[in-house]
Amino acid sequence: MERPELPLPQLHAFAVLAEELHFGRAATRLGIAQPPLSQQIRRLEEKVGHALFSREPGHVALTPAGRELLPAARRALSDLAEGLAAARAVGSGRAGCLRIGFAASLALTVLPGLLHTFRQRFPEVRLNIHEMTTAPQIAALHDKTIDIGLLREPPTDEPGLGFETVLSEPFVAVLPSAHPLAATRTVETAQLADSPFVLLPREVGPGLYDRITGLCTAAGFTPRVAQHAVEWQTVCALVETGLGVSLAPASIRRIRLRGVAFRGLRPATARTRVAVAWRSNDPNPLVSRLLATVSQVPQRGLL
Amino acid sequence: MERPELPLPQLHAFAVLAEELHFGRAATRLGIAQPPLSQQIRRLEEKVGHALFSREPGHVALTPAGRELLPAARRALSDLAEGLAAARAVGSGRAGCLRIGFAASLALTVLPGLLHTFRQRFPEVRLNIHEMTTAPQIAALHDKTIDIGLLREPPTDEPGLGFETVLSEPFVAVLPSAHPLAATRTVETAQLADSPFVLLPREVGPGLYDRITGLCTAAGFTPRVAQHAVEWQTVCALVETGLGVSLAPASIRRIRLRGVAFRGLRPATARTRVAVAWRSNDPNPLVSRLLATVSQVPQRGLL
DNA sequence: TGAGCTGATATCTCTAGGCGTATGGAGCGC
DNA sequence: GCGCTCCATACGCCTAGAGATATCAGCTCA
Repeated sequence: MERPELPLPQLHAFAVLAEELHFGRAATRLGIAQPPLSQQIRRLEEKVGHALFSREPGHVALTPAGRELLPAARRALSDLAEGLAAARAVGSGRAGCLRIGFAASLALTVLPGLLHTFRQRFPEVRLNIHEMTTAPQIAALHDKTIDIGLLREPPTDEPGLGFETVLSEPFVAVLPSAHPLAATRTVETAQLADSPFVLLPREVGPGLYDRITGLCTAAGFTPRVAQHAVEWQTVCALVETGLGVSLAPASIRRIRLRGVAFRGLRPATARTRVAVAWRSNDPNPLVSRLLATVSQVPQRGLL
Repeated sequence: MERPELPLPQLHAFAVLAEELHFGRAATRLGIAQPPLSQQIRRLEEKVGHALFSREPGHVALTPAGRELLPAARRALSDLAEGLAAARAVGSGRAGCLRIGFAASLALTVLPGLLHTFRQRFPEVRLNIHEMTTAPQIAALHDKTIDIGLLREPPTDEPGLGFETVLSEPFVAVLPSAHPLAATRTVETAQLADSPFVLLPREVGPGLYDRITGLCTAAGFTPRVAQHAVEWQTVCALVETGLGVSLAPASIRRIRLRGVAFRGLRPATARTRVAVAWRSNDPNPLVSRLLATVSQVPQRGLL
């Protein structure tokens, strides 16, 4: 890339004069007197090395060289004007792109309302959403693959990231319809001590995993994990086949399967937190706007 | 069109830094010291109103706003560089476009050699050729529809235009094969006194028309015009049908029709001139180059 | 022939900005 | 802790160029 030879103000004057083909009128449009315009054009012609306009008395016209330069000048000017406007829009947070990671179980609860409200407020902002579990979200935030995370059971101390609780929801027991406890309205955690468990593997969300096993420990038993599955959808399907039972955030009641029953869990104080996460030093104004939107939109949990 | 807000040198620095993502290296590539580069970027950022680069220690990266501005800046810079190069090429006469009018009868004689030679010398020049008779060429030169004319019997005094004889060629008699004179090797003009004539209308080429009727007058008769036709091709076709005879520049021997005979004309001093014509004040360097080419390429007439 | 329009020239002012050197300050590795 | 890298800041110099006013020159038209 060589250094630019032609100053933009001169090219602007050139473009306007090329439209008016009249020094006086062009100068007026540019908001300057006529002699300075003559100078601008002359300077530009000197730099190009050839006349750009032919000045016959009473008639200004583009030379072939001028005709060649004009489209380039126009494009450059409009490109820059548009680019500047776009950069300002993005810089001010009016437009741009925000990459959001979210836990699958939120696709039916907090996410839709959030997206809807944010899109209404900032229609020019493009939202790229990516389903991912907690641990990958943390990693993606660190290497800037996403800008916002919506995750369960945020780690208590993750340097460089900020968290804020969006929603706290109770746990439910996930049972096969045929399970004896499915007949009751609520389930005591301890009553699950003898059933095999279907859980998400610890790696995809250590916080939630530890939270669930913690509930069991608190109830006096260690859960026996019969099977792991990476999605709640799959967990429910496995429960339906009678492979075991599970404990899950109440949100997954939205997953409707005929052979699966969701029952309230006691103690009712057992709750799981959903949090929004971001890089604490992220200068992107869209991030703070999304955080503001999150805290303004009331999040209603299930149960 | 608003006045440009961003100076090009700063945009250039911006583009280079966006490639290097390193102030020191970018400054080196720009051939300046590092502090000035920091200034350029800062000034640009002030004008845009937002940071374009994020400077974390040991790591320079584009902000979203910078990413938005970059493609526009690149396009503007390359557009201008290309536009400038093109304008210079055209201005210096290395490239461009030349519109040439030519008499149909020259399509098979002077035109091909001229085009060939010129194209070899200036391969970047586009030649637009338009078949037209003498009078329209004069008009087209005046209103700049063409830049060069190749015509027969140039007017002796046409203000604003320059002419130079390219070729002087004899006349031939155009006869139906069945015509008694077709049996002889050459024809005396006076021998055609009793034959009806097929000629081009005077309007399309008054010079040539007057030249032909002048030959007849000199031979002691006024030609009786049985039919006009606007193209030599048609004239020959009409002669072939026996409608009459004609006098034409020797070039049209190239038109081969079975029923038509071309015979040399006496007096042999009767010749017609082909000239190149141009606007005498045309600043287009291509015009003078074409004129130079014309005078350097030896033009060989027929007979 | 004189008025009016159009563009070029001359001259002056002023400032934005491009570049340099010198220096400061934050991280990072030894 | 020391030095190194990397970027920012401060200050000074100097030129390009954008703007103004005043004036001139060529053409047209009444």
